[in-house]
Amino acid sequence: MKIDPKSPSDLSAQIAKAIRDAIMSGALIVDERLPSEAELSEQFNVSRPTVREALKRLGAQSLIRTQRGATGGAFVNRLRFEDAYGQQITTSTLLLSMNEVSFSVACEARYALERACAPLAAERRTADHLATMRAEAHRQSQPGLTDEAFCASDVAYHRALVDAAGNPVISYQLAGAVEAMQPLMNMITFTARSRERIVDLHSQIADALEAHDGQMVDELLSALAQYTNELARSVMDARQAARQSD
Amino acid sequence: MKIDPKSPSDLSAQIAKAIRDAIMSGALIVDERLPSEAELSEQFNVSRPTVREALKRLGAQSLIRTQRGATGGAFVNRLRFEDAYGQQITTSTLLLSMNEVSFSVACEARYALERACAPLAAERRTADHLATMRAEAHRQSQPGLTDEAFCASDVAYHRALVDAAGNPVISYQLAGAVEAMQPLMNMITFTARSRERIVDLHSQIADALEAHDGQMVDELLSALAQYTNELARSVMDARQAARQSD
DNA sequence: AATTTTCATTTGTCAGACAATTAAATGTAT
DNA sequence: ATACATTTAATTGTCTGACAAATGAAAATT
Repeated sequence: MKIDPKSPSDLSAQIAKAIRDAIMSGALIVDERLPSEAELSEQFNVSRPTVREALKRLGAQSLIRTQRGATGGAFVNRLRFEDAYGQQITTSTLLLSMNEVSFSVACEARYALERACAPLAAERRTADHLATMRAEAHRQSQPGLTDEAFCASDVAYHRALVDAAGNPVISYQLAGAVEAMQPLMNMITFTARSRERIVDLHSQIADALEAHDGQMVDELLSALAQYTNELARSVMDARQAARQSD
Repeated sequence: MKIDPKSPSDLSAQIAKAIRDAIMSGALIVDERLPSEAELSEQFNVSRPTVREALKRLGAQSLIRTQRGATGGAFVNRLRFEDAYGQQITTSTLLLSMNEVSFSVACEARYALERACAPLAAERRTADHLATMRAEAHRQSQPGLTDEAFCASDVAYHRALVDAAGNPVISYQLAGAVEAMQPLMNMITFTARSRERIVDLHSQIADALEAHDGQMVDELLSALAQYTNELARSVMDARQAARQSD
């Protein structure tokens, strides 16, 4: 692990990169202890605060964890799917909000990817998945529910659907696509009628999954995608009209 | 923005979280300048190195950028898809390698998600996408190519396919799934015959895209997924046998 | 042998300093 | 007055040295 002594003004980034590369190449393995901060600062010929900044960078990516005390130090972290979910969701959410991604583009992505789960989910869904989906659908049919709670339940429903595919890699990749939609969905006002329609589709999807009918799940998801898009468009149009009449 | 003064021993993480929350809630907007490190250390009642550690954490997630000089400081960064790709790929790759995700599970995820792009890509592919895919397929047919270069070209081919769907959110989400497969693919030895078969499928997929035949693309991807899986299995079996005969 | 105490190691935090960079303010000459 | 050079102030980048807090291991005590 070496850093370029010629280019200054980014030492902690260079050190972080060197260690990150070592982890990714397998030179440092899971649970292996890094040298202490004092040793690292000697090796890289920089001060301890600089080393610490580098370690914090790696910690922010969950690549290492630190522990105080005599046998403490920085250890290569086993990156778990649960750890990665959070970062994935944060990044996806910010990407959508900062790049003015339209509702329709985000919606298209979400449902396209979700439909990819349909055949697998129809094959592998367990009673647990069905129970979660049915419970969320029932919650969504409660009259007093706020729009925000409705959206949160919608996300929980769809995550159960994705998890039903029984592939952790798919679950991870789609966590971002599903969760990042929530802020966009929150901009929609759901009328009683539109909720009824959505809950109906949710129930039908659960039925189709129970019957192991992947084709039907796919069609229902397609219908749900279309309906969601229409709903968003009508809300946007109404707002546009209201703005112009001001 | 407040931090809990009672719980010590994670001040920089708490400060990073406070600022991150402010960005995600919209309290800090893109390109807005944060207070200087000196001001932040006063506000949070911590030392400047602690503030700096917090800022480095945020920098590692591309949430802020810093600039030196009189009008410098830390600014809320507009998170771009290109910035997010790198992190996404790093995280996905490590997730697969550290959690002993089998080739078949990763492969299933990749092709399931990729097939979700088929109808969109068939509809929207441009001449550029087709040209890239054909160029990579041609490169893959060169006899002298190393296995690693073959895999790299395979990744480039599939990224072009994904990009052809014309949805940046999909491209982002799938970057991880596609790129993270590369280390796993690199474990496979591609014979001349298997390369021929793969290149043939790649060419046929390009043809189907050109003809706007989404159904055909889907079927070809399915065939490619199955073939890749068989190939990996035969390699694994051969290694297993060789190991037992030692 | 079990328990308590001491100790060494390591991370977490702080204070203060100087270097490097950068843009604005100031001064100077044409 | 304008163009150019100089100074200045603000800010991040880095270093040094120090102490606090946590923690496991070793030593001492019962």
